[in-house]
Amino acid sequence: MATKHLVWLRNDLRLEDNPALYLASQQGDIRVVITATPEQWIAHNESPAKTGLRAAFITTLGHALAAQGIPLDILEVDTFQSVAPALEKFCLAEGVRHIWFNQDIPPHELQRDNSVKQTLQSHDIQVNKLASDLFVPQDVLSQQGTPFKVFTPFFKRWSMLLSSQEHSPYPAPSKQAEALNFSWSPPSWVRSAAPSFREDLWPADYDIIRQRLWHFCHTKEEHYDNDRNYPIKPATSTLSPYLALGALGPRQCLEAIHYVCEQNDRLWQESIWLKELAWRDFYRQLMGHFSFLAKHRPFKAETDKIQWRDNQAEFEAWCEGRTGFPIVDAAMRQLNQTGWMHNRLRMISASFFTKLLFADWRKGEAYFMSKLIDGEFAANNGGWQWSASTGCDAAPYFRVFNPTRQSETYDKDGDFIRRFVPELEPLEAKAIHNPSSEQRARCAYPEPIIDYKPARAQAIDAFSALNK
DNA sequence: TGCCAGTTAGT
DNA sequence: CTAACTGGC
Repeated sequence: MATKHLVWLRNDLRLEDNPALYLASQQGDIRVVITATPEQWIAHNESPAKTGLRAAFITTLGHALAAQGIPLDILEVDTFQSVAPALEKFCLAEGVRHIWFNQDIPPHELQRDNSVKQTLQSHDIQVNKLASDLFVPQDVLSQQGTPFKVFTPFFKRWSMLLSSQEHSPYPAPSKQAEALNFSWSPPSWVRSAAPSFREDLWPADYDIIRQRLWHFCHTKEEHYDNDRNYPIKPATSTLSPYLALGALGPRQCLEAIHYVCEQNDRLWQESIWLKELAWRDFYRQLMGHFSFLAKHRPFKAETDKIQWRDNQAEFEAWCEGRTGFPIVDAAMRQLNQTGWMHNRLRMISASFFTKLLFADWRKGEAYFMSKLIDGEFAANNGGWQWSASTGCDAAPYFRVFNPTRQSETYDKDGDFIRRFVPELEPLEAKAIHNPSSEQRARCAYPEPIIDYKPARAQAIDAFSALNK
């Protein structure tokens, strides 16, 4: 007999804390489908590292589902446009009567889902769209019923709502039949992404994710407020790639925060790591309310009048980590080599790009996206617009990071620089943040590509001219 | 989730 | 001379 309930997974490649998967499994036997859209991912500038991790999780997920007796099918298509017809064909061939999936926010994803909904409903297939995030954008609104544009009031409301609701993770679906075999021979998009994906750093393994989450919450979460700013310290959760693909769910994170805060007699609402989850939601709700953000437009329209300098040679030096500013180069090399960059460094690198190179933030945003294993459109766009002072609740335009000062403050001993800019290894801490010309020559390290002081002044002038 | 120049007070 | 503090960008 055909399985009538189909669960369609997208950016929620997990068994636990998955409303669509769990609720469907309560209705009867299920099967699961994933639609692979490699051309769409390329069009969205998804990094090969993220695509590689995605592929690895498809395999992991397939085995985990098979162990529960749940079959997984992977429909290979090209773009989002081909998804509705592919699912239509599949559902009709397999006698599917109900489809279940979790809501996505960005406009293209929404379009895809609406088209699937329409197509399947025309065959009387019941469409169940669930919310798998903590909130949908319409949940967290100001007293006036309008979206928050400033983080702090958003956070107050967000955590207040969290306090008044139950947020336990949904359990994984229970075993529905004898274990199945799962095998999937990697198509070409998987093979081409594989070389850029550091599986040693980002294993596609649900047990390791759980260990990372609980180890982080038990040993580091309490010190996160102080330690997270120092890129040399292993102080951050390193869970972002898993959150981006939905291999880890937000309720699983909340559960761990609740538990350790209770153990330590701390209020979970005061967890600083919790705030990071809120930042992620903040940017996602902005994207949901202001879809023009997905069209390369700044939140503050007037900032589109700025004439960015956009020097190609400077752009390439930044991408390749040879700007002559050691902390910036270390940051960019970390990104290029590992697919990930520490958040303090993302701010330093983006501030350098937008304010000192005075390059169009959209080019930097795109480059980050093309390399980040944890790249998410909303958070990446939000972060870049924050740095460029074009976003809502962005850094004020006169806030320009001095890369050398930041380096001295957050990489005092220069150990992070030495790790990723090995040619500077011989230099003492005192010299490494801004080596002399002789030292640069001796280490075969480039001179700074820009002069900090005038570059800073020019950026501030260009922004202040907007207000006149 | 700044930086800097100018000022003052303490050595 | 340095640390601490301030206002303005």
